[in-house]
Amino acid sequence: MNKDNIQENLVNKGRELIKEKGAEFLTARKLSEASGYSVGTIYNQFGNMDNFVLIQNYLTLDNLYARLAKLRASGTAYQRLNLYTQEFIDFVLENKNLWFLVHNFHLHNNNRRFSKIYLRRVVQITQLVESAFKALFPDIPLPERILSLQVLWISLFSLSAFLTTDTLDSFSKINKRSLCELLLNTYLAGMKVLEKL
Amino acid sequence: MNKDNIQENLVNKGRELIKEKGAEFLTARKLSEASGYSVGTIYNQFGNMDNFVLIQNYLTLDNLYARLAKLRASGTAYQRLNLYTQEFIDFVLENKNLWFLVHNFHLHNNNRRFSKIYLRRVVQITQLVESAFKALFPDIPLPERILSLQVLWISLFSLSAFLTTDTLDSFSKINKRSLCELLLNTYLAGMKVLEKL
DNA sequence: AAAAAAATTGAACAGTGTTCATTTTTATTA
DNA sequence: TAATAAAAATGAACACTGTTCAATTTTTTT
Repeated sequence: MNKDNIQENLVNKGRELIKEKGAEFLTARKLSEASGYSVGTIYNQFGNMDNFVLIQNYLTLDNLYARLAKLRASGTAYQRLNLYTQEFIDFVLENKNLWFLVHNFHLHNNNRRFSKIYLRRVVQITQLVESAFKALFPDIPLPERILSLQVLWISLFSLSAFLTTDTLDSFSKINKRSLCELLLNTYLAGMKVLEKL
Repeated sequence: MNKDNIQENLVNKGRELIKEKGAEFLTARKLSEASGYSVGTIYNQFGNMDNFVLIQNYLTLDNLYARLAKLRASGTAYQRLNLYTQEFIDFVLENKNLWFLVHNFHLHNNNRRFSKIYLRRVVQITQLVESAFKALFPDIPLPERILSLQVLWISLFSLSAFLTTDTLDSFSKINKRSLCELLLNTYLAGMKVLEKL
């Protein structure tokens, strides 16, 4: 066990714990027991648990980007947007616990460093979608197109928080995939109309 | 100080604390100090802190419904949907800390009682919107109309979580009100198109 | 006024994040 | 290689969290 790999070992072990037991299970002591490193070592490596979660979250965003980027050259712009959405849903459903943590981290976090570290990853993903948007809505000027894109992306992103829990199950019988796809396609149809005006 | 009002006093005092200091500040001991009742009394009254938060949250949903219900008879169906949305945003921005708690409660909550208690309030609000939807999209059959309505309402609801924090500020310069209104109107435009197909 | 019932209390328990003097390990020097 | 210096790892201890429940206080009934 190479000593330089402490960070890596802790991150990997922590990721396992989150995936298997849920985000609530990730505490300094449980991570300590599971990894074999002392609580103090965790703090030497990460400063505090918020930073540890931060690392987990941008790893998650990196993984999501990698999945979406594979679809970069698939189909028409319209098909691609649907593929992106489906892949996004699949990713979230396959990684419920990790994605839950992405959404619910800001609870413990006081400072604002949060956004800065996430930003690059979120922007990367946005750029994938923008490329499809450009092809699909050539007549919408860039500033407005960016705006519409951000609204759609933020909507799907915030909606995805509810894909990780069964909170909505008693409210609507709608399938989670259909929910996102209906939002996407209705929104795109609306954009097509508003483009013509 | 009437003894029968312990619950009420605690709920009111707790609500003040949440509004002023934020949801994170609401702990059994802080509520105890602020209210003058002992920690044990809080537990006698509410069983646990989750139930206390539960009460706070359905009060918040009741308040929201009351605000929206006032607009029941205003303008055209289309105007009314925009009014509802604006009022919703106003309410959320005026009650950021309370609304934050509505969204982030499920963290501590293991059982599912949550959904049941909230459900009636959320359905009430949905019915307001459905009434406007019925007038606006007479040609969409009821089952599909309900579906579209739920998708829109869930989207705005989940989006509203980000109105209570500045998480999005570094991602998009878009005004929070514009964000919601653009989502609403693009979505409605899309529905109008899809209605004709 | 005495006895019974009910309500209130807060110290104590197990858990959380976090710190930091002490110990152990590693690297450097003689 | 042995002694010394530097670095890294440790876990008991602190302040906080939700929660419990025997002991106390208050209220009601007799």
